[in-house]
Amino acid sequence: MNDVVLLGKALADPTRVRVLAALLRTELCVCELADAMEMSQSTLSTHLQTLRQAGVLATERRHKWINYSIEQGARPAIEAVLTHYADALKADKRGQRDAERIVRRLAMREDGCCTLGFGQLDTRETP
Amino acid sequence: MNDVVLLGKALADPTRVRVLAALLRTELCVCELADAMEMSQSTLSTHLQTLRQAGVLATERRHKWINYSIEQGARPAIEAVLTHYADALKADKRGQRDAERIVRRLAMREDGCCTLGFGQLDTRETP
DNA sequence: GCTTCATATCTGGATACGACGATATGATGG
DNA sequence: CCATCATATCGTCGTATCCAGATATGAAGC
Repeated sequence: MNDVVLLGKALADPTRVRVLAALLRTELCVCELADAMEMSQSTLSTHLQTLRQAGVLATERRHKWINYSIEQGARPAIEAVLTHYADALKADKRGQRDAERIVRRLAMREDGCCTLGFGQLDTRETP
Repeated sequence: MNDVVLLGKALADPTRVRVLAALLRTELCVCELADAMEMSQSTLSTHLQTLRQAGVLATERRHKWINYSIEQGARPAIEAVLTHYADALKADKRGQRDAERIVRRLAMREDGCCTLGFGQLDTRETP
């Protein structure tokens, strides 16, 4: 019962749905999400905590960043819901913009994370 | 996107989850739900409107009562979520009590609906 | 140890939500 | 028509949620 309500709350906010849609495709850190969605880091962080406490997100530290991803156990339920509304989601402009920005962001990962990663030579995957 | 959020809001409140769990088993009218869940009729009615506007409930007038049921199109998504948490739902005491009271209530349908249906000879199914 | 940077938490103000009594609506049946 | 009964809506009040700026935590790297 309570688990269902938590999943419901996870899905009951457009920002969180955008986060889940993005993380279904690839895991991301907070600043990448905040940047792609053009919202403050604190707002995104709070939403991510909500989702984590709802049991739908997992975290893993990777070098300086904390990557968020869909918790494996919750993936079936989330995919079931989101694919059920796949058409509506594909048609959503915010989701499209998110996806574009995320792709651009991922292409820059070798230069570091976040907006001021000039000249940092360390790559994302090799600490 | 918005559809997902509406489904989320539908699931984001324990009262509404109880309603959905009950309606997955059998369609019911407002007063039966209010009685089974021991909440005021106005509260239940409001939740049912929320669920209806989220596109997950259908209504059908039957004699003097309005029966609420799961909208066919939304049934797969709802069943997917609720069966995913079937164990937690079965263990929930409120859900159990709801089910018991509903069964008792349904057995009384021939005597009419609601708490003061003494002596009404009309049955529920044959107006 | 001291910076730096990514993330988390606190703060406050605006908005939304949940419960319920009181009241309105609208179909039913005499 | 008028009364009755099931359901819907309104008004209110307390609580929860959302957002973003300010601040705190805590790992990384010199």
